[in-house]
Amino acid sequence: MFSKACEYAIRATTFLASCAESGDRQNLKQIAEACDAPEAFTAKILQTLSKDGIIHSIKGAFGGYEIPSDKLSVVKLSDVVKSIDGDNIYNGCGLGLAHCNEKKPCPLHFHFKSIRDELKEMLESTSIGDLAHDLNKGGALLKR
Amino acid sequence: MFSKACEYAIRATTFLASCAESGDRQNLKQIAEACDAPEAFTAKILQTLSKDGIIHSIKGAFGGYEIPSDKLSVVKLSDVVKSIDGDNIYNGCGLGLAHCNEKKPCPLHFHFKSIRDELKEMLESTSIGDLAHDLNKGGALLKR
DNA sequence: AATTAAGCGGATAAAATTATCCGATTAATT
DNA sequence: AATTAATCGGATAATTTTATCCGCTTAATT
Repeated sequence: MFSKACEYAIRATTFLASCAESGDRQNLKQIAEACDAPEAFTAKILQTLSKDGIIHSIKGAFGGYEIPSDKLSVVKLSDVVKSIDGDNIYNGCGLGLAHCNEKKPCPLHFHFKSIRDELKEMLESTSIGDLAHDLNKGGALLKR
Repeated sequence: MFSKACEYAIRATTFLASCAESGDRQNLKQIAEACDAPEAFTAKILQTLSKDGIIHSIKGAFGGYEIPSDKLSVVKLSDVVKSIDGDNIYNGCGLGLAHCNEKKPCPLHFHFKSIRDELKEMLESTSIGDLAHDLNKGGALLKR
């Protein structure tokens, strides 16, 4: 479904979002640990997310990463996915055809349509704050 | 969504299924051409599909690949996908967590549930005959 | 000002996926 | 029996994805 990088990105963003209310900044090591993700690779992903304005990075001693709490309901899952994997998952053709559309559909097109639409709708309506809430409230996990 | 190999596999299987009624056998070159897929790579994929009993291969001169027409409604899209990509797309966790389940869900779990279920249902209920039908009837394409 | 704890960016490495090549085998035709 | 048109299977190559390393910069503390 998503690339490994994107899975890590969603985990990291969710973790940071869950820390946003209490306002504690997390550094790379803490994030990688919390997300069960390789540290160096996570660093690269966080850089991308930071460039795309999804998370905020603070350099220097006692730096790290944060998400301003006013962004929790603004930033959607689709923004995270798009930043790392692009929008192909929910906009592209299931068979990888470049010119597949309603007029000239691939054989899978209409079978896939409602799934793709539901996926897109879910990604675009679920905020990172929603995920953080799931993590804090329910028994939701980011590891193993 | 699917790997490139799996996309090619679905295209090839759909093409062969569309030839099943008229009963004409297709060789590697014809299949690769019809599916806009690299020939040598397609060969490997066809071997896998053949081993898994999804298509039938005939060696020697005037050999090629076929799908017995009585299999058209029996073989499902899920069989093709499982043969090449495994069942992770519709059975695995969206965040790649090994132990994610209803009791210990990842933050995405319940947001994803209906999508995964619908995807699974679609793959398991759509036969390769259905796809072949779409290809023959509608303006459905396998290329570009 | 020096030290220290961070992220940044570029280079590199490892692993997986995608792709090609080619000799061996198979089977139909001549 | 020889030729030819195919798949099969193993080796290898190219590309992409995943992952690591390290020197540089940034900024807080001492």
